[in-house]
Amino acid sequence: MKYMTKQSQLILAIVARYGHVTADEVHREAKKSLPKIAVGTVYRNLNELAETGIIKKIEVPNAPDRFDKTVAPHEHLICPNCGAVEDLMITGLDTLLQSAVGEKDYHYCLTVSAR
Amino acid sequence: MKYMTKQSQLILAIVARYGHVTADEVHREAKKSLPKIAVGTVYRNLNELAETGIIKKIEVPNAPDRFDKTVAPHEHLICPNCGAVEDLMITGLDTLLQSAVGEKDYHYCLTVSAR
DNA sequence: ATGAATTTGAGAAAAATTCTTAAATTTTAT
DNA sequence: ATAAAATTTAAGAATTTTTCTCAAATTCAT
Repeated sequence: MKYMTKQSQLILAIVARYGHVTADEVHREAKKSLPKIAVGTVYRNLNELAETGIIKKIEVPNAPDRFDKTVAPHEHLICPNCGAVEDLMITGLDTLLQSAVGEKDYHYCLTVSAR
Repeated sequence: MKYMTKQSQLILAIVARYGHVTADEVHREAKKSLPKIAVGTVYRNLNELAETGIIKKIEVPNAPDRFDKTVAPHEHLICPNCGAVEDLMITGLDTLLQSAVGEKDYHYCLTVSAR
């Protein structure tokens, strides 16, 4: 990503406004401003923004990925019925995983669902 | 699942023998014994066996689901390069999540990758 | 303003999984 | 043991989510 276009700016703005959005949701919202914007453009920009660390990619098991405006480490609580997503701060999780894995360089994905 | 057929028995045996297998791996292995077995049959049986609690479904982010012979609660350490899966016992995780979520009835999915 | 580099749109393609349906298999009741 | 009823299977179509391809358009640097 060498520069921001009106597409990437819009996509970033949408994630920043709503948070916890799927690529499809971003695409539908983006089309209101740029009716010809392509799905591929949305996916590419979301992933590039996530790689840059401007937004965060949330991997949701058995559901489309979501993209979050909050990049600081945190987990997500997902309602299995309506799909609503809520931030979850779990203090001590990192230390716990650290000692369990035994390595410094690890990555994890935790999602909790409750009704 | 009202009764076990030779297909479901074979599928269960394959999961029990290897563990951490994808539906595709089970299908390829099953075809050695039953060359005409269909992918749909493999998926349906794996999911039914998992619902019954005889095997366990492992949701892996950005990768096909896996099915495990170990049904007791445990996590998985996945190598991001070769994809190898290793069991991971994290004591205290349940208590930690319990208090973070605040509900008794929750479900979580945790996968750790490290190289 | 021009040329080189980058990004986009449109749609094809890929990957994983579910769904549909007629045929085959298994169980149950005779 | 046999026929009828219930369940499961095979085969492939369909769905969903995401990536890829590439010519055309846009953007940047000069």
